[in-house]
Amino acid sequence: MRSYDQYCSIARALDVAGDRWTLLIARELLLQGPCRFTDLKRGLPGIATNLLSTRLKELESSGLITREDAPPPVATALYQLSETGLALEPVLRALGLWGLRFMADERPGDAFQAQWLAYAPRWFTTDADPDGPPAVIQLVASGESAVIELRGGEIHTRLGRAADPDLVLDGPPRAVLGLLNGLIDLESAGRLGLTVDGRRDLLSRLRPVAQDNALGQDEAAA
Amino acid sequence: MRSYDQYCSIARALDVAGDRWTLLIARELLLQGPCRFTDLKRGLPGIATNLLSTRLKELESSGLITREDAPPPVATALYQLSETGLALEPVLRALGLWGLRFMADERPGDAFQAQWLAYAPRWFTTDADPDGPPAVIQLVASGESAVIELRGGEIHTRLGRAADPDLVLDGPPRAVLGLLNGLIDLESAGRLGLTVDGRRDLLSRLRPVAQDNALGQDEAAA
DNA sequence: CCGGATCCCCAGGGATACTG
DNA sequence: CAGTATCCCTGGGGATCCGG
Repeated sequence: MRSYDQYCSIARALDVAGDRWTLLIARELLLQGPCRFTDLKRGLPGIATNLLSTRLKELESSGLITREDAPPPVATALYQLSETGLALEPVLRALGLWGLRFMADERPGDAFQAQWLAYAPRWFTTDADPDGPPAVIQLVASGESAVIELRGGEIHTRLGRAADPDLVLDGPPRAVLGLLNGLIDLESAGRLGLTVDGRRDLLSRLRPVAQDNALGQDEAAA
Repeated sequence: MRSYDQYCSIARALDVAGDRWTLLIARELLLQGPCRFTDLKRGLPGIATNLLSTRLKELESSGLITREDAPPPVATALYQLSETGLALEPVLRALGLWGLRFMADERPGDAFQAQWLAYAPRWFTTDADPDGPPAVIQLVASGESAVIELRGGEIHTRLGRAADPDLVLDGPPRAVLGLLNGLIDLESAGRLGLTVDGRRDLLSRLRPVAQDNALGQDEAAA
């Protein structure tokens, strides 16, 4: 990306990470850990291979990722975030929190993946009853599945299926994530095709983080 | 910007705000408040007028800013952030914090403005002695000046000059901001041309916020 | 099949001139 | 002052091709 040529840390951040696809590559590496080229390609539906290749080189040369040749059994290059790249997590979280407000509109063609199902509750909800008993919630959306584990006041998520979940939410992504993120209520989610199976009371434990000014304490003085 | 077509809040955020210049327009409106076209142009050195015009229309139509015809005395349109636009503040803060690490390299051609001098200490430093007496620090860099006011554990900044500052920092932007942000120490800042006048002890009250990941070693690879 | 490289085409961005 | 209009060029999208 052409530099903005401004001595401002926001502008310099965008000089490095403002290119198209760059932050999404960081998202995938952050959510998935070290990835092969093909893993990244799969996690970034719509990216052209040449562009992914270009970006990876740029990211490596600007120090956000490292490329290493994996040990013999794999025999393929692995890309992973450097310290600098990992430090983008707060940026991705802030961006993702802000972007929640746009998750309500339907866009039929959108791709969807399990890791995007998993990060949302981990980053954008808290356990309203941190001293409550451990619980397991199974999420299923568009064939992708993830598991939320409530334990010790912390929210963990992982991909895949749980053996014996306390609660199962199944439906289109908009219904599942819309409900979890507080964009829609249970009734609306039902109308969008959500099925809820098990201990519904657990839903009240997942509290969406305040969206107004979750990170910033702005006076709203304007 | 062409949509990423991914049902992920980060991708949707970038669909709306990921275009070139968009976040910098938000930065200016956030730092300066309501702006006329020319104010924005001045705050965004390097932007082409057609592009600014295009972006403003896009931002208005996506609900991030509002355009209103100012009252008679001014007789010109004012652009300002909507609630949605204001909510970008945490994103800009996170981005700016991350971008600090790139402020050390010199780039002689970079533009510089007073409002970028002001936001850095406000966002990225804390008062290490919150119960200490009020103090006023004058910053001057590249002809741009801003004032830091320490009071009640809070850090306020404003543009311009203070009548009787307790401390004056003057030098190239890289020296002033590098010192404040903890990128360089006082001695290095002096070598870069910083002059310090007044109560140097106040410097220890300005504590750069923790850069959670990787403030440590620059790889210095480049 | 994986990990890209090459090619072509078009949309988006940059610079500047011009107008209400 | 507040934009439009124009021209040019780069960068991104899409498909295909190639070496391992």
